[in-house]
Amino acid sequence: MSTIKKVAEEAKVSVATVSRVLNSTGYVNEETRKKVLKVIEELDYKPNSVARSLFKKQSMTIALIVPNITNPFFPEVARAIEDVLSSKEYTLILCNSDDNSEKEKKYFEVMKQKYVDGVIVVTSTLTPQYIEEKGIPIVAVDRFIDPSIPCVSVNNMEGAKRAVQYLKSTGCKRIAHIRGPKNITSAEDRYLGYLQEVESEYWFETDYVRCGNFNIDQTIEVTRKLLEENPDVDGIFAGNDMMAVGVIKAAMQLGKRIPEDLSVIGFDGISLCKMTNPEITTIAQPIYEIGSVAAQTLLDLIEGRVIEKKHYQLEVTISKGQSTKTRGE
Amino acid sequence: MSTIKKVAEEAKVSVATVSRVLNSTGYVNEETRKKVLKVIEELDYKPNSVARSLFKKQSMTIALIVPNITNPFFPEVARAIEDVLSSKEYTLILCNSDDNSEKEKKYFEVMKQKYVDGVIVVTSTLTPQYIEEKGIPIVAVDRFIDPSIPCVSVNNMEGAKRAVQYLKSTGCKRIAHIRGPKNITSAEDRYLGYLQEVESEYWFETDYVRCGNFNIDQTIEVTRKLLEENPDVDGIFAGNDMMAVGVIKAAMQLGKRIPEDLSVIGFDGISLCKMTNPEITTIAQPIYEIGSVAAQTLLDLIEGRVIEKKHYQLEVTISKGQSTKTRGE
DNA sequence: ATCCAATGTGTAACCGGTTACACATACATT
DNA sequence: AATGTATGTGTAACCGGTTACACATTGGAT
Repeated sequence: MSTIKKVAEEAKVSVATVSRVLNSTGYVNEETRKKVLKVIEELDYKPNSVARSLFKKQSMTIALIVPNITNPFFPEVARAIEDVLSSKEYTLILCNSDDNSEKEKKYFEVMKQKYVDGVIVVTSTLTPQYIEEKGIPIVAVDRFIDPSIPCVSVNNMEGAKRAVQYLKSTGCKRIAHIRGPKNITSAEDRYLGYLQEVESEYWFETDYVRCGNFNIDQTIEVTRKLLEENPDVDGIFAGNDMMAVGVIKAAMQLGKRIPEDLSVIGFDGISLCKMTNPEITTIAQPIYEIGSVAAQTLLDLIEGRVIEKKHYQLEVTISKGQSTKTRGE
Repeated sequence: MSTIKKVAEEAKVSVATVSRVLNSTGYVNEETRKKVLKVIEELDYKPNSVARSLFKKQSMTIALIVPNITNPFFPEVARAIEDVLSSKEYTLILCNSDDNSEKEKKYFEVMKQKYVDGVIVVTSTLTPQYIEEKGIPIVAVDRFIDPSIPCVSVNNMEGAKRAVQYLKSTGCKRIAHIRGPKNITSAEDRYLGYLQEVESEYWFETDYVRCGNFNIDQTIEVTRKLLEENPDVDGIFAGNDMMAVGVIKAAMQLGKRIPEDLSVIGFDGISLCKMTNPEITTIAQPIYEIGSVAAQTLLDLIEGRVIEKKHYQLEVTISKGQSTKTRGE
């Protein structure tokens, strides 16, 4: 591989001049510039990023820490982030934390040692103190951490309310909720939104809320129990789209028709929704946009621009499938 | 951030000694070692990876280039790779190529400049010459490039034959194939496998093969046309699971019942299969294993171990869902 | 007593860039 | 003619590690 030194020799100038040509900094005579450029071309010289990073203390790299890239919500976020980054000559490092605090911290450590310029993270366990202390620019996605940390998400509570309102508008009389894990802020907010919409209804019982994790089999089980114990439930708001699949499967196992006997609405708007039968009605997040706004915000932070907002709450939209249907009285 | 120099001063030794302690190389007196370790602890010193990389010309980083992480096959591969890497203190860079040769080359260029130690790639466009020339250890996944380049995949032809055999065994009499893009080796192999199984059948017509890409809407369209023109087709082998979803949707649009009127089998075994209704019967690849074997092979290559095989062909298994069903005569 | 190997440590070059600073020249201003 | 500013280029320090090599000491073998 050719180095800046070889280029300098070949072009009969100093390395400083070559560096100036490369970075368009300082003064360089037009003649000299051309000569250097020609030599660079001839030697197919590409500057070494590592050497540059060492001096500049920055690597043109950012890390994305997600619980599990296998969860279909995250690939789309990752794709959006990578699109923004690659257009700005940045590179993306992918980390799977399994929602494990130790792993998250390990990654932070490693990233710091690698002069990673910033981190986009989906976490329920990291504290603002820890993050502050690391001193790396950071943006949270999907799950809120602390007012001091920029976050890109949707208004989960509002979205949940919309979901319940929609079920009501289609004629559902008794609406249950299979919620996500307690320690996850977005799941909590969705639950709170659901609660606001139903708690003053005469039919509401706390037994209508069941807790699942984001795993399908467990959701099936929980839902079966719910439906067996409450056969008059005619609408279910699932904590997310994967859980909606579980809910639908459970209902089918019990011989319920969807949407005739039971309406199901999910949350997230992952592409899975359009692949199932029936297609799932869902509160769709602008997932790609979440990723790209997060990436853009992080770059703003890194490059020292002022960011307009600390907390972006993007708009959800309702995406109607066949898992819900307007029912007559 | 503390540096090796600060540690050296504090411990009243030279940086060389600190380095020896860090890397367990050369001779270090036990007393000295303890003192250095103590200072490292006190200062919470973490060696700078970038500086080390510059000298060692390696970054403990590998890149994964996939067409699009949004395609559900790849997150699982990525996850497996990352699991292997992180257990060996390596880090994963994620790149989306969109099957675009220019983007792939751009990534290779950047990775080289970053001293990335190796690349795992899913590509249809890169030539062995180009790869050879870059001089970076590389492993291909899913799509074969050249005998000279290690590749981890399944035997697509064999798998396709199994798919068709299975459809036959359930009583299908006229089996069509919605194949994937022509330039993709795995799609081509699956097509060839299909062909071997059907070409000598009295009922076979070349019209039973239609070309889709891996996009759902297009698959629906192509399948509708196929079924309209050939109403007696009673089994379809789809090029992959996503396309199987499209096939099922198309069939349903035409009022066909699955599996009663039409059996459908996919290929890949992505988790989507278990989420649809009916669940999709598919030739399941050991996706996670593909990723982990690829990662392990790449590390072997990087760390100079001899690799046993250039071409790993892992075993497929048939995963039975409800999209196929044994039919009476 | 002599020699050699094993042990222990420090100095300085090196990896490949960036940039502060020094220095030289050209040209405009007073 | 003297001064100041813009232009152009090179030298060398620096980023934070690793390691070749030099040198010193110790202890066992001959």
